[in-house]
Amino acid sequence: MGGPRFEPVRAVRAYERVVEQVEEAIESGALTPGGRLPSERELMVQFSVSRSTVREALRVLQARGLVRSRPGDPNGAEVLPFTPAALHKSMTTLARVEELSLAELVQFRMVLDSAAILLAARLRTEEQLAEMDAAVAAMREALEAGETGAGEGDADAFGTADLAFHDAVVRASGNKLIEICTDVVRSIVLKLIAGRIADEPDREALMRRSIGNHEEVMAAMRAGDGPLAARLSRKAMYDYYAGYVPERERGALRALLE
Amino acid sequence: MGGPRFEPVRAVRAYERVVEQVEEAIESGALTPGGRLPSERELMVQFSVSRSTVREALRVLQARGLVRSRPGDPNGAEVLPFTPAALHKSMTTLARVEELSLAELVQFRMVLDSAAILLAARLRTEEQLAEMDAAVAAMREALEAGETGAGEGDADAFGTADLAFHDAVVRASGNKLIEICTDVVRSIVLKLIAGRIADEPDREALMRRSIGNHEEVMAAMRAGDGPLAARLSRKAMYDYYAGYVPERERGALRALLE
DNA sequence: CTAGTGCACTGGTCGGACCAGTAGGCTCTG
DNA sequence: CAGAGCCTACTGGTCCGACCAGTGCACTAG
Repeated sequence: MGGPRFEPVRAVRAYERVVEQVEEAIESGALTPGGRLPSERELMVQFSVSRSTVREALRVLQARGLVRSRPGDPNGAEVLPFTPAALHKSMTTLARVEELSLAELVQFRMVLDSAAILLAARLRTEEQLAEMDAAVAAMREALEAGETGAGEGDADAFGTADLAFHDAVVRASGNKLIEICTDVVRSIVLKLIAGRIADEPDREALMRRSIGNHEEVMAAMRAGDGPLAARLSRKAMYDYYAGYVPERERGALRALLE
Repeated sequence: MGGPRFEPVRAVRAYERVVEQVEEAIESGALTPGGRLPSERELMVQFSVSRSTVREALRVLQARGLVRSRPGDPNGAEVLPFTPAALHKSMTTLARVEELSLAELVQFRMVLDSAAILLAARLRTEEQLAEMDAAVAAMREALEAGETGAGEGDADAFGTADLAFHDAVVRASGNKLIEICTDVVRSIVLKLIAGRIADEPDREALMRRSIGNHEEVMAAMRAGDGPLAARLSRKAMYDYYAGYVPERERGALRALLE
């Protein structure tokens, strides 16, 4: 074990060092969202590299969602506020390449959502509670609008209201990581079942049941019974999505219901 | 609402279309991990764009973790098997830019880890159970090695064994998404407290307690009591990490213990 | 004072050039 | 004939210079 421990000298490319420096500036706060980078021609002077190198670095930064550049902009590239877009992207390719099953995604949502509800039951303010109530009410309205014959559009409104509910919950939980992850996974799940959701034979029954489940959750949350609310929310999500999951894999979902 | 609905024609850059095509080829399976892309000079012919454009596209693909290129390689860029590296990267910047608190990260781990244990209690094979036992045994060994005076290195061994335990659990849970996310968040947490972990006044007590907690979890898991095992695992993680979380934020962690 | 017009700049793309590396065929040697 | 070494034809990484279509701003003409 004696002697100096040499590190393998990986050839570090020029553009990587540019990326590192800019990244560091952003993460350290020296560059804040809305701020501008110097122009490419200015950057190539500052880093004393060619414009190609600068551009490759900018492409990487852009792929990571840190900056955006627009042609003709007299200012340089814009530093973006963080968006989960990059996270979303990599999770989506994960879902497609690594054969993430729908069951796994729904399971993940059951876990995160119920955790959010458990936390929200503790930490929610009255205002946030009212927000959730309003969302459930909007779901009910969407259902009734569909029943009276409008037919189309109600599903959209229902989905929007449902989203508003879960969004309010997850914000009340106070955990941004849960917020972002549920958001990402949710949209992936929706995209996966997008085709089949329209074919649902009795969508109204599904909606009615979902509303009932949400109301139960709200009651438990109002009573401050977090664990109950969390359990109910898992059941709610199971009821809503289990139909899209192959029977063979539903067992793994039911394991979360006990 | 009449008339054709025109979409805004966003100027799509040449390199983006190259990225799209290659991405599509990978996700559709036309290009499989280990496979090679044509050389940059060949690509510029096939796409009829300049090499700069090809290279910018390759940089984006590389940033997304889909390909890797090595100078001098007579074959073109290599198509990589999916790794959560890109996910890891974006979550790390999320943690740094979005000011994710340590409390939020630990909370997230408590949620995911306990869910994994809940699932593993149901789905684990005997082999996986043995793997977990072995990991706990290794933790005990590391502790004893430290006690007998070696002093250094035991912490490393302990951490490795702990990692092996959680890895076995998470694999037994059968949910790759949970596996990847716990892995990512775990490493971020460790990096955040890396400096302080060495200053721990009574690390041995912490390790002893952690082992006890793990043994309790194992007992519950062996008995098939998933909910109990999950609850115990949350407590274990709380015990281990709460010390690094400011008191003010520990309440949010304790909300998961009930 | 306003409306219109240039102009100076931006990013996007192209083509060509050079370099340091690699891999595999080649030759030369034993 | 087998093996060790060189050689060449590639590779990706970097640089340079050029052109284009846009954008914003200052300036000018009305």
